[in-house]
Amino acid sequence: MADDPTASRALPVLPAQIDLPATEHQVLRRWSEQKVFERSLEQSRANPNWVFYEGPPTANGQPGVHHVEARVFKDLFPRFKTMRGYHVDRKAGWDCHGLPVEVAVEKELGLSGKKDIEEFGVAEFNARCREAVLRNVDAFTAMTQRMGYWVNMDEAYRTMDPEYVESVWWALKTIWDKGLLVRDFRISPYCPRCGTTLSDHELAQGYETVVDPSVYVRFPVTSGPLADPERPTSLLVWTTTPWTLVSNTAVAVHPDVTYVVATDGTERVLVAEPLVGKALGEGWEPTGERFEGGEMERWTYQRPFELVEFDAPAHFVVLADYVTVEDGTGLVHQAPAFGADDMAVCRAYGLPLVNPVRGDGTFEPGLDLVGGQFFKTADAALVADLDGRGLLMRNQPYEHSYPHCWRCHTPLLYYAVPSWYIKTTAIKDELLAQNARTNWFPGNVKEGRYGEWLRNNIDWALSRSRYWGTPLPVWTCAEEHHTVVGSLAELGGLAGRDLSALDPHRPYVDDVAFPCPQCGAEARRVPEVIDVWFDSGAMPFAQWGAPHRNKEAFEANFPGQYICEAIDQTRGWFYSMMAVSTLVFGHSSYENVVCLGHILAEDGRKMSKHLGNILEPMEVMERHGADALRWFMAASGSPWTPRRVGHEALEEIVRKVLLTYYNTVSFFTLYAGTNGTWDHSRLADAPAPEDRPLLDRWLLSELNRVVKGVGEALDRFDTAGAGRLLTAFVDDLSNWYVRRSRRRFWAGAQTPEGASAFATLFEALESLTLVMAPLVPFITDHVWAALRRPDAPESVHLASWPRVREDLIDTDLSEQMALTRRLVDLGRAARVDSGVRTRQPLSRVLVGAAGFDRLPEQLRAQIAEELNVQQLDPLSAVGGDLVDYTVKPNFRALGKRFAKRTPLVAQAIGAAPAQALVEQVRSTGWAHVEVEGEQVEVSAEELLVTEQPREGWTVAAEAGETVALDLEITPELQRAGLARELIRLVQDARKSSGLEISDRIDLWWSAEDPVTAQALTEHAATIAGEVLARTFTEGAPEGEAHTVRSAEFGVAIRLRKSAEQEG
RNA sequence: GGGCGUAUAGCUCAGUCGGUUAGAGCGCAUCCCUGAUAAGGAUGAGGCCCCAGGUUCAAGUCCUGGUACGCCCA
Repeated sequence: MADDPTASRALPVLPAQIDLPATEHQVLRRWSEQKVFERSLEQSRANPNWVFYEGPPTANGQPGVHHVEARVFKDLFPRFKTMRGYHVDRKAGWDCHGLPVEVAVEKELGLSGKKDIEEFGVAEFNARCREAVLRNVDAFTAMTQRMGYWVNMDEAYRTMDPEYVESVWWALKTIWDKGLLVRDFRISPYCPRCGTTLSDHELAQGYETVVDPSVYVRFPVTSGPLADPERPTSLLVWTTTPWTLVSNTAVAVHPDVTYVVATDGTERVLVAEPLVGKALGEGWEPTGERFEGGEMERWTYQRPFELVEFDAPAHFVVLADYVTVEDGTGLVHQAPAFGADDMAVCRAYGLPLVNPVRGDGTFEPGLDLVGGQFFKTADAALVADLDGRGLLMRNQPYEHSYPHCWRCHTPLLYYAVPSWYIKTTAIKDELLAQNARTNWFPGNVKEGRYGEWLRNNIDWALSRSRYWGTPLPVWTCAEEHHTVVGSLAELGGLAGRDLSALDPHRPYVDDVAFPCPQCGAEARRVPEVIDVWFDSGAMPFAQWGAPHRNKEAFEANFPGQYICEAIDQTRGWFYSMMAVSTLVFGHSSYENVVCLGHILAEDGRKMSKHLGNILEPMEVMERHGADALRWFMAASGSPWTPRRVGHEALEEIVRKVLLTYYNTVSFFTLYAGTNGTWDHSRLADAPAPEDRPLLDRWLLSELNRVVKGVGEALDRFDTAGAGRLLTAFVDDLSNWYVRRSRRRFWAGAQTPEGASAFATLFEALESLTLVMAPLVPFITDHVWAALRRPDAPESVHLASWPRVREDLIDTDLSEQMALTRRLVDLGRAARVDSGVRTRQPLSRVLVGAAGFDRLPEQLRAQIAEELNVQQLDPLSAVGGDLVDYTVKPNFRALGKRFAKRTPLVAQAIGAAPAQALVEQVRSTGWAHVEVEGEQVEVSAEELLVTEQPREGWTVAAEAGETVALDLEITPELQRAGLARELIRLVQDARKSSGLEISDRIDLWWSAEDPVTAQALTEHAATIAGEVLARTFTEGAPEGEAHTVRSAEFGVAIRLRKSAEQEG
């Protein structure tokens, strides 16, 4: 359809029924045919950038609904910001490297462990990994498109691409140049038979219950207050790994635990006070000598074995917070080569790392006692030796669960493996400062989970002894001179040949050697690859291949304004993004970060194949529609907390939100095409908003409040708040505005009352569609295509956020309409109580409510119409003696003024005669009550007055508001009620005989019941008007006619489509 | 073991600045309305606001401790 701004355009009529998933497919086709995403980027190109970074998923498996969650938020805010006048580029990405990929390929190939992989061939293995990681990209792409996530997949970055790897190398070189990339030891679970470290996930698979010796060993104290040769005292140390005693380096105590000397009369040992009984048993008494752990720091002791050399001072007491008094003696033997805690503690004291165990698990051959023995086998000789020298106090078998290799069941070693670290502890303060500048949603993550993590920051263990990853770009010669390489060009320069086409992965990069720039000896690459989190943390520049390529694009898009992932990424991507950029550029790469809770299955458990409770996203979207799923993710419950998703929740969204909205639109288009068509040109002739009926002004007021509120909520990433506003407005619109305005729409757009209603509803639907568009882009665009003005953009996603008309927001009117609706509710409740159906008109209703006297006539008329009563009066008009009052204290108001005396004043109000209080307040605005012998004035606002008529009325009351119905039905009222019944009878007949809404009919009636006959005669004009009858005749027609009979009303009615249809 | 979060009706969830009668939807029951609706409305049953202390005139709401569950880390 051509965009001729001067053309008026008849609106298509949207059918009442809609197949949402099918409609979404139409919309998707239109987006693709009309290149709507591309155009939205194109037309905003001159606008300021709002930079979004896509956290790359590993496409190593099928996408699940949890992927939809983050992707909804990744789509919603870019759409919103685009409508708000920003340019939001959206570059997709894939995380390609890493152990999960390797593990999956190992499984596929039937390989088990690094030896197998190397025999299979690293080149082929990595080729399989590359292929495996792309295998599910299609499934991700299909899901991404189906859910309406607009992101540029064609130019997606991939962490395995050479340009990406080169950017990562550049970053590592930059960090190396700052002196923050260092080689050190890392304690890892290690299988000596397989000669490999194990990942945490492998570790978890291999725990076995074993019986080990557990020994209590004496370490005689050699300095400090207990170092008395006359009265020797020993530290009593407990361990289940006697073989580590060979390299004992220190003994750790907890600084805040009390340690006591105990004796059995012959010797003295030091243990933690709470463990005296458990560790020593019967016959031991404390001597009364007590020390805080903190006092014992640096006391020296005689180490248990003198088998290995120490090149630095060692063997003294150190302090460590991780020491517990649950087991053992509260004094913990430290062997830093065999425990991560031990290493951290010993490091802090500058202690050396001594490791006599070789990679195959045997002690170095030259050692006395244990030389050449397998580490666990050596336990026996070591324990016997301790016993022989009188150092062993106790040896008892100890059953516990110990990690074993999941492949070969060899007991694992925690083992110091050479490893590369980034000294993030050196930039900890800078990271904390960057975090202080970052906006977290929800806010508590900033100082809570994430802030805690930063405050406990440890150095980043960067290297992995694996195959499929970004190779660590460090080349080393025999002299251990390290050369860090920042690009393939640089590598080519060093190697003296063109390497620009080199695959920078293993094994190819491993084949490149060059003369060490420092000594000229051959330098070869270290074998390690790097942690995949560094890959993805480098995406702000690496996605562009910067700084080697696209430097301008990178700089124009750095730092980012917005990232969003689930909560598990606090230690993952959220950290690596902040850390990498802070290391390289000195500041973080993002300003706002949205942190989502996890999606759970309907049973409240994690979705897993194993439990069979998986919801497959494509199936869900084909059943309920992507919009329903998107709405759920954005607006159901709180996105920050874990949520359960299931079909019921989605069905409810479809019914309550999407269909209610859609049906309102359908209603509008139906009447816009009926009774003289409506088109956009009529908007110009409609009365100005301030001249429209109160109902219209109320809707426009609510609309502008919602437009404003939704914009503000989305500005603070509060999708749930936006959703609540929208749900409430859709309900108001459909179930109050349209309901109360139906007659004006029936009347048609060309009537004065219709003109205002059509314009108001159009304006509301137009703005509503715009503000709902980021959340539910499909149905809104479908609606937009039907409703849009001739000069409006083709797609709602090419349109701008609506301007808020503050001048139309009328809070008084909102309150008055709220009162109106509460009174209608009360009236309906009273109707139900009375058993008199709403179709039966009543003569009078009495209302007692604060603010009723100021309620405009138009709103009173709404109440009267809705309740089908002829007259509405204030209860006070009935006269004091017919009405009972109850007066309750309004604590909220009283509390402000009376504070501690509030309960006394409240009590006084309750005790005072209600009628007198009400009379005082009504005449003077104040009432007096007596509190502790003192006169106290209370205002009208401080009292909640409830009025009740005494008798003869049906009453409903709540929170101080009362509605009373006069149930007397006069013969006139009865006939008016009958007329309503007959109208409904005819309408049913029209519907069942298949007439169109606007068809005119001829009608004949015959009544046996004289009252019915009188009603038909008396109300003939009204009935005929309501049912569009051109003729209204007593008797029977000639020829065919549709007939209905009612025994209840004693009437037969015949009708048929009139020959003349107009007028 | 540590950090963080969550706990409100049978279910899914709201509950603002602390205000005394804690709400909505779903489901159930009984009605009503219907010339847009796959709808809508009313009424009813259904609550140890996880537990125990504390602050306060007043606590679902704030504080402390605990329990259960979840996530992350050891």
